[in-house]
Amino acid sequence: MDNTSPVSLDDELRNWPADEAEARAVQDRLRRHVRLDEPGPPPDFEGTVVGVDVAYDDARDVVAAAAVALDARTLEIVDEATAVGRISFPYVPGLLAFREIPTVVDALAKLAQTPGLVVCDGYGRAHPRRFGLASHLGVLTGLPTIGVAKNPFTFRYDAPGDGRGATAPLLDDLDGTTEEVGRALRTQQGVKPVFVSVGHRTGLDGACAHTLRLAPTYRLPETTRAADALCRRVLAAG
DNA sequence: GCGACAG
DNA sequence: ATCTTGTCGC
Repeated sequence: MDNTSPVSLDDELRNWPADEAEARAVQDRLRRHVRLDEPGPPPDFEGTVVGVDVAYDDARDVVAAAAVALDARTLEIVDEATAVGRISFPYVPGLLAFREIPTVVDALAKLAQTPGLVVCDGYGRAHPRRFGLASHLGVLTGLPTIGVAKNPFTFRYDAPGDGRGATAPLLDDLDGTTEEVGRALRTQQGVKPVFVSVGHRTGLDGACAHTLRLAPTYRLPETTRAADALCRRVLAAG
């Protein structure tokens, strides 16, 4: 069997796991399709960087997703799309993707232009099974993805330097080996770092460079800030 | 067994 | 994620 055969987005969405054991099996099956040998788009490429995020209303069982496209060079918003759906999975640490991806995919599909890079709110390779939300979304869509998280999850790190741009490796032990699964990146001086990891078809250096460029003023990338604001607005309205 | 745990 | 006011500071 060809372990790099293309993954069918429709098939994966149709066969969404019903419980935790199935979900972990999906991660173990799809993990091999992640491409770690591409650097990803250069820092000032011509195209769009798209931020995706979701907001929940557990009482109504509703999830709202937003995809906001920024010009990679100017960081101006050039396109926005949203989607609303039913919550397809409970929140389980390590299985976040199963809760967010179906609605995020719907929102992404409504964008006028194919994203050059997708920035996810969460992790990619920094994951207990090396297949976080950003990796999963990348494999399903084929798009270059990175993950930028607000919390270190279960990973170890030493505080990066105090200045903007300072980094420190995010470490995890698996099978008796310590691996740099991502980086703590200080996007603003004196402010808690964000936690960057590669998703699909990107490299860690580029992922950090993009994240820093996308966060000229605030701790979080403008992509994440814009997507977060939009999906909250949608949830509040509908 | 207990605690920790992306969003 | 979400529940939530005022408040300290640039």
